[in-house]
Amino acid sequence: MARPSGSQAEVTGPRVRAAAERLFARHGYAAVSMRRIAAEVGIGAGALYHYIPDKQTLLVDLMAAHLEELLAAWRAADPGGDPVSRLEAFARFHIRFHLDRTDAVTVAYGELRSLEPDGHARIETLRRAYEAVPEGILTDGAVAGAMRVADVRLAGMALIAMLTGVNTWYRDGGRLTRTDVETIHADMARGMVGAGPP
Amino acid sequence: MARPSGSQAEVTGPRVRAAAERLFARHGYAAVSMRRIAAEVGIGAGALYHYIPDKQTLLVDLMAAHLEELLAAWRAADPGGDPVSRLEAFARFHIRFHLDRTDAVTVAYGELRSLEPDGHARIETLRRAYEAVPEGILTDGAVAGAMRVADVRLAGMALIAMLTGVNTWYRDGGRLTRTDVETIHADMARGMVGAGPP
DNA sequence: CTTGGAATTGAACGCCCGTTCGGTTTATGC
DNA sequence: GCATAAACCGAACGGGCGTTCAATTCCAAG
Repeated sequence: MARPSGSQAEVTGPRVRAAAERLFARHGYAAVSMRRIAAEVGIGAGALYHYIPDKQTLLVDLMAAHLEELLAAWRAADPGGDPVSRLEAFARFHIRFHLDRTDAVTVAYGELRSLEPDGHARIETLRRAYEAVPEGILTDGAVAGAMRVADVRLAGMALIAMLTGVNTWYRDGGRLTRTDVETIHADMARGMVGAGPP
Repeated sequence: MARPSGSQAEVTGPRVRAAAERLFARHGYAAVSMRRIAAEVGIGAGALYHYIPDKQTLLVDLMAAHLEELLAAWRAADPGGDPVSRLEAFARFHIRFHLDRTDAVTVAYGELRSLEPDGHARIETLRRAYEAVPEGILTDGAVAGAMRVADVRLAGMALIAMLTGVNTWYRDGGRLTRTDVETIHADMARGMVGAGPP
């Protein structure tokens, strides 16, 4: 019979994905065995297959879920308005979102080479959709004459790389708060595209 | 007896390291077997151990060699002089050097988590030494009043992240030449730190 | 041509891999 | 308390892993 809400599947499934995400981020997809994921959840390796079809699908689903959530979160956070303040909002949003999900980010950015062709195509499509966000902002800013952008695609990639780089060094409790980091990056982002200080 | 120059060891050793670097970059350290490296070189798996002590040492040596070469190359390329033109030189140097060694860069940046504690400490020291390069330039620029830098360490990390990001998307024969990419990034680097157009 | 060390093979070692599956436990709706 | 299906165990499958090692091939120096 169908289990009521609160069944084991509804709590163990997410625990499997959370454990896999943490372990993939820490050690890499290829270095993590199904037995180790299962041990983290407290079940046998065979029982994993009640929650996921196979290891590769688990990876693809983790990456896709992260990127879809990222896109949806920006759609909700996009303030619209003038391109320069949208650029600043994007920088702050990107840093905040990524610092809140370091494991998912590490997996989504670092395990592209572990994907088989089908999954790779699906994930690449989502990545391109997110890359289009800063490109749109920069195009608007250049057209409006508020930004000096030699190449929109290049500048968009440079912006994303700069912002995502925060994940490699930022640790809570360090010298700077998240808000400090957001503000400084928002300033640098404006400088990068020749939009003067606020 | 000692082999003369041109012996097998002097040509096969480098071939082993080159094959390992290429495979590690493409598939990741954990996903590449010693048998596959050996097959790439055209020898049996056992013969690898005449050139390297073990797989982990091979990885550490690849990463250390890359970072030491990077540091030496900057020492040779550093033009000195005023901080703003040094910043531009650094940006161009970083992009050129990294685009010339995409495999080594992928391994050196992406396999930190595959390192055991000893190797990790050695590699981290080299990374910190390179991170000190932009920090020094930015400190000089801020002191001289030629740059506006809210936090030297943060700005240095942001600069490196932006420049290294080129490796994720640039392909020869694309829309932009390497010189285009260098020039645009040098301009953005100046803008990031509030040093106006040239 | 002999010699001796470098270079290499190929089998073997013990271990872990992803995945499958028959059987058993668990817990709910009736 | 019984039926039932989800949840899970634990062994098994075929295969690949990093590494070792005795035996063999290779080849320049003497």
